[in-house]
Amino acid sequence: MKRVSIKDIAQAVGVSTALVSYVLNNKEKEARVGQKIAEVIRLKAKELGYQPNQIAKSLKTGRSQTIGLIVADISNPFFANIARTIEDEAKKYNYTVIFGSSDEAADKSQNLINILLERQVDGFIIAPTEGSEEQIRSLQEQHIPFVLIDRYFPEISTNFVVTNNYQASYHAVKHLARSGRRKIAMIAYKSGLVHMKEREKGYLDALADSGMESGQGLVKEISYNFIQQEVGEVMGQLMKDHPDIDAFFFGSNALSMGGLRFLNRNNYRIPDDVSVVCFDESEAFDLFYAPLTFVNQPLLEMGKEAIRILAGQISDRAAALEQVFVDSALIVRTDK
Amino acid sequence: MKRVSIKDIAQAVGVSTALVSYVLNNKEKEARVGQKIAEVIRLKAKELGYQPNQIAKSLKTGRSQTIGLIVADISNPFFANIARTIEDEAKKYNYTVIFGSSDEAADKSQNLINILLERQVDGFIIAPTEGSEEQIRSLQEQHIPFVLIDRYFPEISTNFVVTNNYQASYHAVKHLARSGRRKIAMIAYKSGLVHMKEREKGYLDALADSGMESGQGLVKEISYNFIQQEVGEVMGQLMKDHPDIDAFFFGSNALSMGGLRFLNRNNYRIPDDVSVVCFDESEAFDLFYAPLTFVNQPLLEMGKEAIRILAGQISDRAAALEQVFVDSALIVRTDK
DNA sequence: ATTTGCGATTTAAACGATTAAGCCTATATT
DNA sequence: AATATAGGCTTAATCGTTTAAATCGCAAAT
Repeated sequence: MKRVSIKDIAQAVGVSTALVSYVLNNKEKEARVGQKIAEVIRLKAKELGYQPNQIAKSLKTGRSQTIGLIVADISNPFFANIARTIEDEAKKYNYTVIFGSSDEAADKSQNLINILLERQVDGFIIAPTEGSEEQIRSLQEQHIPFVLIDRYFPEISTNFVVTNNYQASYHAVKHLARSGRRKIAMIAYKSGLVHMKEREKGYLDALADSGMESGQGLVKEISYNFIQQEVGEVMGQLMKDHPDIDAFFFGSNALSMGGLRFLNRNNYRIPDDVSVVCFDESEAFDLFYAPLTFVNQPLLEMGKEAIRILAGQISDRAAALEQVFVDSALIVRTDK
Repeated sequence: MKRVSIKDIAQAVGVSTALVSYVLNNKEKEARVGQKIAEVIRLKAKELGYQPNQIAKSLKTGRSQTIGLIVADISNPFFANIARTIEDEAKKYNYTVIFGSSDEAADKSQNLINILLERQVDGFIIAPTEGSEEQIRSLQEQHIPFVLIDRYFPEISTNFVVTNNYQASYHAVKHLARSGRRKIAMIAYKSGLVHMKEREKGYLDALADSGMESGQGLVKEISYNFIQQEVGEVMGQLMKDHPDIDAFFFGSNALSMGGLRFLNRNNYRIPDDVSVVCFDESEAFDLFYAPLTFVNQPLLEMGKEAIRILAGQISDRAAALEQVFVDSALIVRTDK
């Protein structure tokens, strides 16, 4: 029950494998293949149910038509949605995607990169973890095409597609200020990565520009691995130290979930006791008793851009770097 | 800047590629390779930063160490979570996973299968769509290892890992009955697939066993592609026709989300106006004002089993079929 | 009549590995 | 001394493709 190869077709038709290859790759013109024999070959291929062996093809051509997608966690809705857009876009360019979750750990990320390199992926789309700078540099040195997504390293010039974290945060917090909040806390997660730093900076600057006291003591950072536990403790402490906090800005979807859960459990009413703005969307917001304002990231656009840039780099390694900042919109929800 | 191959190592050390291959694959014993030269080879490989070319390896061995995962939609939290467990489990068996979303469409599913076959995946894990029976049969005829997940076809004997849909539904609805609900409606989605049929059957039987009138008129089916629109219309109509409905049983996570949104929008209070039980979990439930009872599917176990079975089939194509029903538990939430 | 050119096809090397089989040499066995 | 055995290594075929180069008629041009 061997699969049928180009050789089988060649034998069945009585020609060389070269001819079959030319025809099946639509290179008849360039290779000057006869019209009638081309038809015969095509027919026979269909008849035998030929399916090209992409592995053999890859070995010969040096292109696997595969891209590696490395995210923090595919089960996180943000990344799952990104993955979906990337899947769809990749298909348009005839790429297939292999994914892996790094859990924000540099060693896992390195491990994934290695595995994917061994599989000869043509390029990567990576949401880089903290401490993965060297991995990224190494990809560059090896001239492996890649596009960073969601985060990037300012000190390394690479392709990337990220949201305008600073502005988005700034506007989000400004919105809270404008609606009369005077003591706004932020829950971020502990990370040296710019995306989080920028969100914090946007928050701080918005406070300053709104004539509020510095938010330094009001930004709390949570460890990625213990979000659900820590967020409660941290917010509890915050509220104890600053009973006059009247708003929270959550820096990611997971933080929002944890934070809102805490507020529910402790019977803080939104927006009467505290207002809330979340960075990133969640379908859970729809079920919340209060309308929630959030920063909406254009996932589809991010996926599209990432693939477009990556495809460009793959087909032309000398292509210019592209650094795309997409605009996230603040979706203001006040009434039902 | 070519990548280094086994040939480069062989040349650098001054031996044949065969020797290098034996050493790097830890076949020194069987191949009686000398101790010292083995060390030299290993060192040189490290020094040159050798990374095996899995593509070449695959071509020769006929094993790609890759599995194809086909789900309805990777952005759906249920499948995203499944994907994560499968990723982790697959890694333990040294497999890498390529995924694709079928959108419950048989043609897309077929297309994905073809693409993955061309890529020589060693096996599949598939959440089959309605109407994909022939595709599944065809895989069988080609002796391609696969495991169905979440759904299966009773008339085709295949490996599968599914939850005990009937029982889970039955218990869920029984629970509603026991807590005093007398008119329970179910929102399902339109599908000939057994998983949904079984959920409906469990619902109907639970009603009958609880001495309620037949639920026939109270099961409504929604098209997969228009869940969010239709669910509102359908539930609105239901409530109009049967103002005495006092509970809803939602057949999937997407249906639950849509349904709860509808109830919120129309100011039905839970559980005072109507009670609700959802099939499948959602992190959104945590933010809902009322505690929600739901059917919890053991995703980790499902992923583990699927990979275990698949790996078994790959290494021994004559392995016996395995049909696993995992137990979903009803998580009853009454108080905060 | 010879060359040129062109269309149609084949040849064969290559991609990077794996692996059965063969070839030495040196030591052990009889 | 002759033979067997084992250890250490190489040879070469192979996996299924792609593709540059070679080949081969045959008609047109000189």
